[in-house]
Amino acid sequence: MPELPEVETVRRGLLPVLEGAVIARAEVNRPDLRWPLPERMADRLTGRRVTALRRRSKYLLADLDSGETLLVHLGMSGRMLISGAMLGQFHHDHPAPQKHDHVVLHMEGGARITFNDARRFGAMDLMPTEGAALHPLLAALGPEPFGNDFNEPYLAARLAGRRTPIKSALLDQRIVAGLGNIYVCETLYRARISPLTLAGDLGPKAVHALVPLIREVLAEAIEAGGSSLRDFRQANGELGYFSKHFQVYDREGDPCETPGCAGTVTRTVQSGRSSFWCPSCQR
DNA sequence: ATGGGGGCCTGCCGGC
DNA sequence: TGCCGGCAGGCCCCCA
Repeated sequence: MPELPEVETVRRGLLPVLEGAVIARAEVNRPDLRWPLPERMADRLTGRRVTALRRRSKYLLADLDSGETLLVHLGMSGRMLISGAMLGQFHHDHPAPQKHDHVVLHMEGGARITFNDARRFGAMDLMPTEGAALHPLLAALGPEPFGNDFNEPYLAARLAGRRTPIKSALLDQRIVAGLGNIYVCETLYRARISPLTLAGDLGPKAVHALVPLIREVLAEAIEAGGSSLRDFRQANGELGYFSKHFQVYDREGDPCETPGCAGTVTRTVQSGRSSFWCPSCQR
């Protein structure tokens, strides 16, 4: 599910329940996700107040009053389900426990946050808040797409000379952090760039177009997530709200939406991942 | 250094 | 109905 917009939506959904609140009890139902969970995780969470809930790329970072930070990655299928809390005018009752409820945070006041992850590609870790950015999973990440460090000269420099397709380059979290398969496909469609084009072969105009379009696509997806949060149809941040806006992703065989283009959305496998694109208007 | 492919897991969907 | 192959939004690791 989760690329940057989904993780940001989850963060915003969790904020009212988590930030400033105390973890009364942490329930850890298995020793590992993708990797072993940190030593004594339940003990290190119990009684701790969450002082801030941040996001870096696709990672959630919950700062605790113990001086540690809880890192959470949702992998492919991870979800954060909120229950036992008032969200707007709706109260979400506790559901029956589900298969793959791996970690449950029982908050003071009765709210619960349940981390459910069927495929278990997700991860959690605890580390000192000071220097959290040096965590092995975070240290090599490129700039945030909305940050000042992500700009046209930077991107041009990172793409120059690269013999990898632009599709792969934009999925490379060291170049820009937070994009996944969906939003790379959507961005390249809007930029009218073929996913097969080698990154180093892009002209200055193409590179020029990419920075604002990446931001535009991500901002629209966050806004769509935010609007469904306001409606409380998607308090858990599940995908679905933006999917109706996809112009190419998962739309193989559909007519291209570009006005005047008679092309058909095509699926091409690149390094094992599906690229959806219009061969007529993406060059 | 760089680029490509395998593998980790489970669930779902379509075809037979 | 059941079985099987293919597919899934991520990312680390190994190999050439």
